[in-house]
Amino acid sequence: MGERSRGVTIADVAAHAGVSQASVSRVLNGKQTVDPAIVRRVQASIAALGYAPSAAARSLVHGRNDTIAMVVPDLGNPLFQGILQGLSLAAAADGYRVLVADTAERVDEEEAIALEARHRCDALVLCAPRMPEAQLRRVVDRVAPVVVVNRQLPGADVPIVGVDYVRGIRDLVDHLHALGHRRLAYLGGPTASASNAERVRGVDEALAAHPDVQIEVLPGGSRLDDGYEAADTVLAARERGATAVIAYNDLAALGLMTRLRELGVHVPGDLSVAGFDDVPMARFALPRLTSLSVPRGELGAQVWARLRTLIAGGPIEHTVLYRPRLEARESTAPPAGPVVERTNP
Amino acid sequence: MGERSRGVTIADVAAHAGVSQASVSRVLNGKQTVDPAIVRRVQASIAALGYAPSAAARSLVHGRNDTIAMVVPDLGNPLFQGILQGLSLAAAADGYRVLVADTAERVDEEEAIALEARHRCDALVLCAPRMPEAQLRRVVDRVAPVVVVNRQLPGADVPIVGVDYVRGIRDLVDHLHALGHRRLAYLGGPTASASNAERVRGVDEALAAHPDVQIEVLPGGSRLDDGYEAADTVLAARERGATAVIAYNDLAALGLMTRLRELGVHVPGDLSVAGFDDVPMARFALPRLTSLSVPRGELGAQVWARLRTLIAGGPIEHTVLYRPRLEARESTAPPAGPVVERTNP
DNA sequence: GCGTGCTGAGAAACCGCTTTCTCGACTGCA
DNA sequence: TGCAGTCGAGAAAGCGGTTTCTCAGCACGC
Repeated sequence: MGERSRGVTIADVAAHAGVSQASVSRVLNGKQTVDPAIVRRVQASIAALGYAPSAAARSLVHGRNDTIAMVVPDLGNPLFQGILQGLSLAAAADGYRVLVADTAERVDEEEAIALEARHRCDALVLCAPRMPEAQLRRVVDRVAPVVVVNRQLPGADVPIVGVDYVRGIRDLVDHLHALGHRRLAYLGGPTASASNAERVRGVDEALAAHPDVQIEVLPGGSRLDDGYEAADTVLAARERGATAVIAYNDLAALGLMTRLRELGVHVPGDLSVAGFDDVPMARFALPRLTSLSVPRGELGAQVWARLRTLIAGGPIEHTVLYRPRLEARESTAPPAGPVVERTNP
Repeated sequence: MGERSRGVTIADVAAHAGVSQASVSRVLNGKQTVDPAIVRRVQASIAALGYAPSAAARSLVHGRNDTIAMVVPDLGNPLFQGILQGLSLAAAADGYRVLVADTAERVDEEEAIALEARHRCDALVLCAPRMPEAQLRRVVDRVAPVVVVNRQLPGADVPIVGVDYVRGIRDLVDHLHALGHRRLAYLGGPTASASNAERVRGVDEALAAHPDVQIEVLPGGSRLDDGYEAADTVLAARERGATAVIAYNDLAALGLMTRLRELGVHVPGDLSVAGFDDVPMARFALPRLTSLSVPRGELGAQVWARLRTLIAGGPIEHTVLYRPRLEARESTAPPAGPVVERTNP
């Protein structure tokens, strides 16, 4: 690996300074008292020789390499990008670096990639929204210490950090309900995705909480194009009475809004639209997109906090779910036409 | 580090199989002929014991760890995200993993971070748009093998992969000129950024190529907010006669367009706007944003190709600059008012 | 029948560092 | 002055593999 002056070893330094390797090591790690004169000589030799200790040798003897791996299905996803950034910054503060392992959505290789990545690192962060639960449980057992992102694994011995999608959707439905909407559409994400399933659960719970509300679930997707192309589907739902749409995420919502505008459908006049994630662009869309804000960087930092505890031999900390914060903006408004209810008639 | 069954070593396998460590190693690496019976016994023992060789020990003896590091100023930047993804996928195909080191724009720590990252890995990818050239040259010397992204270092012994910003800007100016624009504004990016400097050079060259064109350089930025907040500045330039704006990147352009629409300034009717990078959102903005497409993933793959050659002891390959592809969309159109020139009157 | 040349497996050295072990020297107290 | 107790530095034993070196065993040839 990487010493710029490959070949300069601790033995060279020891020889140059006229002391033993052990003393050089002691000076380097400063965990034992060493004669100040020796310290000076060693430091001088280190500087003179341009010595830098081998990370590999250190890893071997310590049994760790101060590196963790993050397994993601798609680095192009803003959520994972944000988590990675937060994780990377938080871990760096403790001297840890992050290795990325992009599985490129190949669910069948996810396990092997996770195992391999874990094998190079001290711990793992697993983002595997599509992996079957049974498999995930098995993998989690084998790669500990590990933190799982955005999955539910009741009873499993693993810390989980995630977003409370259920709650987010419920809050959003509450918001739309308060605005007067009674017929909604949920434009779903990838069907195999656990976080989409959570959102659907949110839809179900919202339905239970609002007997006067109907929510139609539509096939959608997670990218801009998916939203764009789902416009027809959405408009069909509108024909059936829907006055507001909740998209799987902001990307889909933004794509949808673009197409709607092209088609002359006014948002929120003709249809309210809301997203999820609160990507930076949401604030800059026209109309500004109502969304659920997710603290991506904070999520990453929280993942690191959990992992650090685990690495240090600490307990498996409790699952933490971030409740998305509703950012009500211009893309959602009371439905046009006769308002169903009014507090003060 | 990470064997799931920590403690199982090659010695255990050897003992279990009743052979020497050397034989186990041979079976593992398959680079020498071994008695088939021994091979079977060893493989059985490996399976039985759940043995996995220690990556650290391998690293120590081989002097490499099949990991490269990518140093970036800000993981939030779409360009670096794209490069990272492309790099990560390409490197993975050769069994290499990528470590990320986000310097969080702290230019003064960039060097130390690069050195430290290099020290853990076999090679480095350096994205340091703000680092002073002299320092960059020094760093590059010390961390080889390394590939530099988006910088010019004439005479330096280092492969460079980047975007031809000069050419991109020239092409864009050509496009605007052909549309009839004669007074333009360039809404700049971070002043210390090398890629901004390149764009400015593009502006200069374009001026030289089009004596009838004037381009005003405005202070801007690289994020959505920067563009949004620069609207007044841009409109002032418009008062002075500018009919088109080139933003540092798409984010700034999108932010600007949002604000312009709020202010009732029509794009491209009142003002043409163009960006750089062709982020996915560009196609979904209204109007669709004219931009210069940069193959981010391809850039990452190309970086890996260069690095792989270097790691294998190959030559320092030539600098490769990707010429951005002009994606002329709706946000740029002929200027309103009397057209200055016309081919056929 | 015995020397020569291979083949293949085990013994041991080595990668570069940390850490224990050992021992000499020095301090303090009787 | 002598002996137990400390302290600090060097020697050496790992950490877990790979690779060289060595040598036993065997086929072949004269």
